[in-house]
Amino acid sequence: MTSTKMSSHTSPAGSDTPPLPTSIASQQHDHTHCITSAMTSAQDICARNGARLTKLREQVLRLIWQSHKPLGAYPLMDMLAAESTRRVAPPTVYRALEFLLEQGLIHRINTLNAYVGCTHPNGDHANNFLICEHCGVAIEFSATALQDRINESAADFGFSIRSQSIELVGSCEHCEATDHE
Amino acid sequence: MTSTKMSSHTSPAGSDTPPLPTSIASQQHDHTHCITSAMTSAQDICARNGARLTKLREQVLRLIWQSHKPLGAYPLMDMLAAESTRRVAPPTVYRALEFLLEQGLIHRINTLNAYVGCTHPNGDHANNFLICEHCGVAIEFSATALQDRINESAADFGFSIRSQSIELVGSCEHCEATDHE
DNA sequence: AAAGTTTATGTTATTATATAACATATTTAT
DNA sequence: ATAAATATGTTATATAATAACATAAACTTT
Ligand SMILES: [Zn+2]
Ligand SMILES: [Zn+2]
Ligand SMILES: [Zn+2]
Ligand SMILES: [Zn+2]
Repeated sequence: MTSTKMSSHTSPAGSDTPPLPTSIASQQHDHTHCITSAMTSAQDICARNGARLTKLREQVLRLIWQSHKPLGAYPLMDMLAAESTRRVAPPTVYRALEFLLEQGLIHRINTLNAYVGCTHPNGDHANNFLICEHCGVAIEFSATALQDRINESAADFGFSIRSQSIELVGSCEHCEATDHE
Repeated sequence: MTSTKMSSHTSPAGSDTPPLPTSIASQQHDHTHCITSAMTSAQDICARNGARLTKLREQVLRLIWQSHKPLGAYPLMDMLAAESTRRVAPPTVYRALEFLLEQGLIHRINTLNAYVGCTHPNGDHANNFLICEHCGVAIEFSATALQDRINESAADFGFSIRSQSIELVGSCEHCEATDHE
């Protein structure tokens, strides 16, 4: 386990997502820490769940965690093929992805058909994302006030939610500041 | 056909989506009205935008409006092929879909790779959906309080939203009441 | 009305994403 | 060691979407 302290980045006001520094969007953070932290969490969670984090699954998770940009299954396949000598076929990667999704270690970004590491795999899985069109980064966030309104809307219709996907597409702080036109 | 009157379904408390009765999920409504209303709106909107609602595009819109269940591009293709004698290829349907999306007459449901008619094509396009896993119906809704929290969350991260996709998957009121196990 | 221009549709091929079905290997339990 | 369960390999196929180019229809200009 790496040091447990999650650094002192202040969370944006109103957000419930304290461990994730805003600056991941601007790449100004210790990403090595993101990776080691994610891998350690993964081991813990799988152990707790009696699930087997095999070599392949760990490798896939690590590759996904190479960045905060959601990674497609086929690019991921190529990366796997590049790392090992043997050929890698779609079912291999999709089964690993399925496992990681089940364990709550990754999320699928529906607007991109791509997969990204979960930044708070221990807590709740609100599955809310800010997706930057310019740099490709997906920032996971959760906010109680937002979730309350979501639940309220569903309740208004007598609808009972099993899973939710909130994807806000636009420009992150860094890319908005930078000239991207 | 059933009576034309839209009935006096009260909107759920807190919702901003008054014209759409909750009961569309339970099929207890005058769907013919949904269709004619959607087609008329489409003509108005296209006229206003100087866009051409061609025969093909109108046909596609009508087919999508056959129900409140999001319709995939390929099933739609088959329906088109069934209606005319000639063969219909993917680009034909995708171009029509693209046009209808641009005009705000339909929405794409990302979790289903499918398309559904917009139930309030004149107003804002919050693009929020309740999607029933059992009956397949997608209910579009908007709620100011929810949108405020969305905007707030984005603002907290300095993120500027260009488009958003909120898809809540679960069970609609009707299906929840019914035994579906 | 004729010619030119734009817009829409037809057509063929290909790319991108994901799963089915079955075989082999590895791990766990008996 | 044997059996059962789980994971991975392999081949083929399903599903979703786009690229590139040809034809047709609709508007514009003369
Ligand atoms: Zn990082
Ligand atoms: Zn960015
Ligand atoms: Zn209807
Ligand atoms: Zn239902």
